[in-house]
Amino acid sequence: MTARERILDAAIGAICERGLSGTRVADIAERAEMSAGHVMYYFRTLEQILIQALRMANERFLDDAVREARQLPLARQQLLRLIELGMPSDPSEEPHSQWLLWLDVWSRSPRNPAVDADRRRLEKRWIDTYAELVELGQKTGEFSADADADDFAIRLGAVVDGLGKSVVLRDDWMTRDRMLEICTRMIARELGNEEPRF
Amino acid sequence: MTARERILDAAIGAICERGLSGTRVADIAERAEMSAGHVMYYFRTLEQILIQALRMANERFLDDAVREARQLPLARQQLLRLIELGMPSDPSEEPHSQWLLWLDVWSRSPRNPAVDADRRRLEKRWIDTYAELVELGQKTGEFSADADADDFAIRLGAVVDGLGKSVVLRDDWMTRDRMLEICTRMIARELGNEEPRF
Amino acid sequence: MTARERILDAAIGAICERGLSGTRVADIAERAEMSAGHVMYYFRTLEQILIQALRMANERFLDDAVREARQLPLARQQLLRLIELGMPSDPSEEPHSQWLLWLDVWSRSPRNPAVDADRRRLEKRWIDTYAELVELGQKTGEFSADADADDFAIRLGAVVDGLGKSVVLRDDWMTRDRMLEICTRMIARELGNEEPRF
Amino acid sequence: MTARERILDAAIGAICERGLSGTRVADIAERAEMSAGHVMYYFRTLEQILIQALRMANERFLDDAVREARQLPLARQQLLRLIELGMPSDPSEEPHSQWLLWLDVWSRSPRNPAVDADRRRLEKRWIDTYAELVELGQKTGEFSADADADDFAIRLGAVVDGLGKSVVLRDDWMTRDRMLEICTRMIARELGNEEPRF
DNA sequence: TATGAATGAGGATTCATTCAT
DNA sequence: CATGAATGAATCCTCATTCAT
Repeated sequence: MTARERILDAAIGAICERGLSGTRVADIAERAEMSAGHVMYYFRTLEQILIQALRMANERFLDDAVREARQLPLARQQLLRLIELGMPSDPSEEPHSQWLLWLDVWSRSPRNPAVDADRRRLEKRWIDTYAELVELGQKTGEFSADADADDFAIRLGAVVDGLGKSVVLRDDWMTRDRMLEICTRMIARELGNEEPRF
Repeated sequence: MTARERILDAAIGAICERGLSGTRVADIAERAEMSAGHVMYYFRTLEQILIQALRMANERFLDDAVREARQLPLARQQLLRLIELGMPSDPSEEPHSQWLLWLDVWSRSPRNPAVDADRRRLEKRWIDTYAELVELGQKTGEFSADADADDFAIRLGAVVDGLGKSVVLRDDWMTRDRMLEICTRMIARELGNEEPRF
Repeated sequence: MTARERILDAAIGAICERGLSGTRVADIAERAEMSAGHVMYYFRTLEQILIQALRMANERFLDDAVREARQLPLARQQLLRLIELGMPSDPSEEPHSQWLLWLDVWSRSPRNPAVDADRRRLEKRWIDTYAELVELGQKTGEFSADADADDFAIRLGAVVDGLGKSVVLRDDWMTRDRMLEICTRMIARELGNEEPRF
Repeated sequence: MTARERILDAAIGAICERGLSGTRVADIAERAEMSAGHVMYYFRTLEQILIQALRMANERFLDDAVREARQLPLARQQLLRLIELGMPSDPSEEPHSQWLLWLDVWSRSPRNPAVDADRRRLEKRWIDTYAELVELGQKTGEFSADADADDFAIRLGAVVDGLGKSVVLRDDWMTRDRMLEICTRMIARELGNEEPRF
């Protein structure tokens, strides 16, 4: 692992723990086990580190999720697995869910074009991936051909965001399990419950 | 208007423009047209100003929305009006939508118990208000009696959050109109499309 | 009691509790039960309040002590009573001994000519009063005529200061009783133990 | 000399000139010829700097004095030399005597436990050193065996404090020479004037 | 007199960033 | 590469003092 990667990894850890605006160069340096001066040797500014770290973490996360989901045989399974992977990790277990990054990204987006551009590209990819899987399922006959894949994907993305926010913030009216159930029912209701053709 | 109120109003304006973590005492003072020293004469810390400003703005907003929605005759109309009022204002018009505050509140919640407590209380109020209107509609016969009002309200809240975030961030795949249409269809699908009994 | 006196009294209380450099206008105002603005109406600057308060408290204290001591019949008794009154009050009882004021006066004297002038005048008065009582005792035959009254008084003042500092700071090697005993022995040793002539 | 030491040295100089409560970070930085930011790079708070500076200066001073006094052959000489070194430097010569630090320490002790603890430890060391030298002199026969070494040491400490305060504040009734003479007479009177046995 | 709003100067502290070594 | 010293700007917060009412 290169030094740059170690720094970006460290930055993600720091952001999850301290928040985007609470993360200092010294926090990153400490986690990367190097001096703050050395951290600045690899990046021009702290902002650059944060932006690149967010991008790296979020893209890597999506890549991994897609790769894992693709291994399942059925489109419905793939879609559900992708949703499940895109949900916040169980708040009762880990110290900090990477999902918290999204909250920081959202709040920083309005005033930071670089963050906003990354966010759009990434959210677009999530939505597109949802849509692809819907279309795949429609081809295999798992899903109803009536549904508008893009429209469904956009709405699914919004639901995942809205519910995920509640889960990661530990609202007592929402849990990870309930979130998954809601998404599952949404798929069943809108895409149909048919068996695959083969 | 008292000086305290002027400060809190100024703080809201500053937060909308500069973000929660980018708002300084001097920004608030400038907008309130007083010295920074005078701002601190009324509040102990900047954090206190920000917390109280967020609380005031969000509660006042909900109060106003509820009051306005209640003036409509039918439960369905009231519910739709409440949703509409709770959506981000049209991004093409105003300088900054107050909806941006929510993004800041969400991102600060995980590390700030006071903000989190206010957020929970307020989101709970939105959800409860949705549920009350659903129950009202069920009583009047506008809405199907089959629906679980609380469950619906919770899911509606999540959808509004997920879509609202996309609207306020001006994602090109989501608009205010489309958001409203999605919510309208959700109501129609889940609560039924019946006429009121009287 | 005039408002000015109330302020000076309040200032003394504040200084004893918070120290000279820790006393703010607001502290004085609070104790005097008036607004800070009103306090400043009577005095030009905070420094003036502090200087005058120190002067008033210390002079009043000496006046009272002298008046009380003078009521005793014998010079030796008067001298001892004066010393006793000039000692710190018992640290186990009161919240704050006025003796603490001396420590503040001493530390401020090197850089504040006004405080220093007051201090000199007052310490001179203590010493002169000691000397007068010694001379009185010499006239009455209570004290040995050999002693140099002025020299004794100066040394007595230094001993009282050195011991008093230790008592008021609650050093475990010095107590109020022990201090009094040391002074008593000093008088006996240096001024003799004779009976008065009459 | 390390940067930390330079800062502490600079702090002592600043305190002697401006007083404990009048010493600001900028004063220390200026004397240490570095930026205020750099001063804070080595210490967490200004208070820490001041406390450590006072401790360092006072302990170093006592160590040096003891070391120098020990080089004299007779206990009486050692004791007198220690007293002489512990007196304020001649006010007519130097810009500021380090003795002024004691006045600040005394006045801050009642409200600052850290300063108070250091003060107690150090004053105890002075007293104990006096007592050791008295006992040494008693062993060698220079001093009368009747004297209570500890009691004498405590009283000597108080006399040195009381007189030293007057000297450093340049009272016109006390001088460095007179102070030394008074201490010398106290030793002669209470510890006897005998010749050493050998 | 009496209040409290209002100011502005000042001071501690933090921290990104630079740079000599 | 790597460190850590060094800086200076930024920012919160305090508080004496003034002044309109």
